[in-house]
This record gives sequence, C-alpha cells and structure tokens, in this order.
Amino acid sequence: MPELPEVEAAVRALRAAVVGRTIRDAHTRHAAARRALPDDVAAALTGRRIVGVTRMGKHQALALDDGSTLHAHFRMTGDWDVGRADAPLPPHARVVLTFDDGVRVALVDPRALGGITWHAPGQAPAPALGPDALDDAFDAAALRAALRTRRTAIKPALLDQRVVAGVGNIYAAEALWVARIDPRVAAASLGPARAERLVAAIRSVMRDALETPGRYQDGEALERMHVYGREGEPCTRCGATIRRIVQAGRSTYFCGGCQRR
DNA sequence: CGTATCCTGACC
DNA sequence: GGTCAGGATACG
Repeated sequence: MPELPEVEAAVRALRAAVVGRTIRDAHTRHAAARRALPDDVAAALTGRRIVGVTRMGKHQALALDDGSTLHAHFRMTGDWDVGRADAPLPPHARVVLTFDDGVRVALVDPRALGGITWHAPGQAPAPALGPDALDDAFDAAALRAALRTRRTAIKPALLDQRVVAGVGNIYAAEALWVARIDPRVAAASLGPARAERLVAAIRSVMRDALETPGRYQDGEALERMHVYGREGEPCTRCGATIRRIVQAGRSTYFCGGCQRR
C-alpha cells in the first residue's frame, strides 16, 4: 500500500508497539521472505531488544540493542499487523515477530515483494536516498540540482528515490496536478518557479494524506484523488478530460487542460 | 530510455 | 485466459 504517508503511519504504530520490547521469536512464512531473512538469521534475533524505529523515505529501520538493524520495506502491498500473539495470524503474514510482552507484529504482504533484512552494525541498511519529501532539506534548489542532469520526464524522475525519498506513483501524479505541471515535461527543464510549486505540492499532498486516516486503496481515499485512477473523468479544476499514459512502464494520470508543458 | 523480473490477487 | 497493480532493480 505504501508511499511516504502510509509508511509513516505504519512506523508510528510499530514504534508504539515494539520500542523497548525484546524479541522472543522471529520467523518467516514464505520462500521470498526467507531468502531475505534466512532462518538462522531470524533465529539469532531472539533476545534482541528494539531500541528505535525510524523511516527514511519508504524504508523502515528497526534499531536493535546490539547495534544491528532490521530493515523493512513494504514495496507494493506490505503492511504491519500488530496484535496479540494468541490471536489468529492474518492472511499473507510473511514475517512474524513475537515480543516478550505478548505483542506480535507480522509483515503482511500478499504479493511478497517486500521484506525484512538484517544488517550488522555499521552496514548501511538502505540504499542511497535523496532527501525525504517531508524534510526541510528537500527544497526547490535541491530538487533542481537533482534533476539537472536527468534526461527523463519529470514524473518518472519523481519516482526515483535518489531525487526525493518517499514519493510513489499515486502521489507523484497528484502533486504534479496540484503544481499544474505536465508529467511529460523534461525533468532538467524545470525552472525555479515550477520547482518551488512542485516542492510545495509534494509536501501538501503528503501532509494531507498523513492527516487522513485510512489507506489509499480504500474507496474513501481514492475519492480524494484528483487525477489518479480517474481516466476519462472531468478535471475538478478545469473540466478537461483526465488522461492516462504510460511512462517508464507505469501509469500516469494527468489533466491535459491545466497541467502545462 | 525501455523491458523483464520478483510475487499474488483482483478484475475483465 | 489476459491485464493490471501503490515498488525497485538489473540489464540492453
């Protein structure tokens, strides 16, 4: 499910449930999850205490008391299920962590593209990322600097986590609509004024989503979208028809009327 | 840039 | 049966 706002909500729930708790059992329930977290590595987690949970873009890091890190990524369909250890396990639970106080956290991930990996102290858990979309370091100057050498269109560039961390396919489309920028515009051609508008739009789209409970696959969340999933519908701003194109293999929705090249 | 790949489920 | 899906990476 996750772009930055959904991951942030998941991190907050996880943090409240597990910081200060000690792992009593860790195991995987799917071949892909086991490749990422082999059985012996999972077994060695017993006795480790979680000392902190942080988010970097869409990545999550669970700091352990021995200086090592559990790195979690939801990819397309991951989410945490937090509950009691004696409750029935939800469908598609791929990794299960049980804690000393009876709390159980499961990585629920129907497509099993996400996962948890373990990293020894000093090993970087996440790949190099650009500034987090909600970080003050993400401003118009930083965005333009990151885009200057790109030869791609702005929309696929926004999905590159080295440009800005946390933006995904849905909110990239929504932010470009808010900023009135055509997703096909060359990334490197973005001027100062449009970069400013785009940064502000990304922030506001992320903040709005963060403040709204629920997930964006819910009908209620999709109703708030201005362009995503709305091919053929009239633009709420100018009335022109929302279009769908494919960029870098992914759907892009935009309004051909008020999003300018 | 495009394509394929990792997976499963929903939908046509 | 085929297509598509919120992500990311590897390769041509």
